[in-house]
Amino acid sequence: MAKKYWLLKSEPDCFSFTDLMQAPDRTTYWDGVRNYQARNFLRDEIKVGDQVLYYHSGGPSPHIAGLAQVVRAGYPDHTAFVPAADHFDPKSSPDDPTWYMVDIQAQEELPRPLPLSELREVPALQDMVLLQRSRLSVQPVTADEWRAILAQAKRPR
DNA sequence: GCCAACGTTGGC
DNA sequence: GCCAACGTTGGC
Repeated sequence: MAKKYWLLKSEPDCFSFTDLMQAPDRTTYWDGVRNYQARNFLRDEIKVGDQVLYYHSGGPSPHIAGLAQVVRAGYPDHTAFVPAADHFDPKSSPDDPTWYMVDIQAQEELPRPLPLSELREVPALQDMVLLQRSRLSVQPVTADEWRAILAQAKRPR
């Protein structure tokens, strides 16, 4: 299976790319996804070695902050089993988990953060899921889009 | 803070 | 199974 590309959204106040860089082994589990389409990607399609764009949503200038890779493929999101947890879901149980997560490891910051407003100006990205007003927190990215984003980040502005 | 987009819930 | 109401996301 060829390596695939994904975009993961996080609110930087919640868990930023810097937080990930400073985490033990620069790795965290990506918990809390409670959307079925995103769950399906996490459970079925995201594999070890896949590449990840780390996107900061919210704030005055939402942007892609850095690059990460998948270091563990989909497994049950245990935070759904904990009544006191933010994303507790009584429908999900260890015997029949509803929600899944993956582990990601930070690789590097982009040479500069790429704001959403700039991504909208790149012709190669016009069909990117992120730019279609998508609320999905886990989105597929094509190889062409990945290349265009890295190229854009290397270009000074 | 507003509001559009969109997913989920629940009555019928 | 339809669809209105409601809640959430997230850009602006």
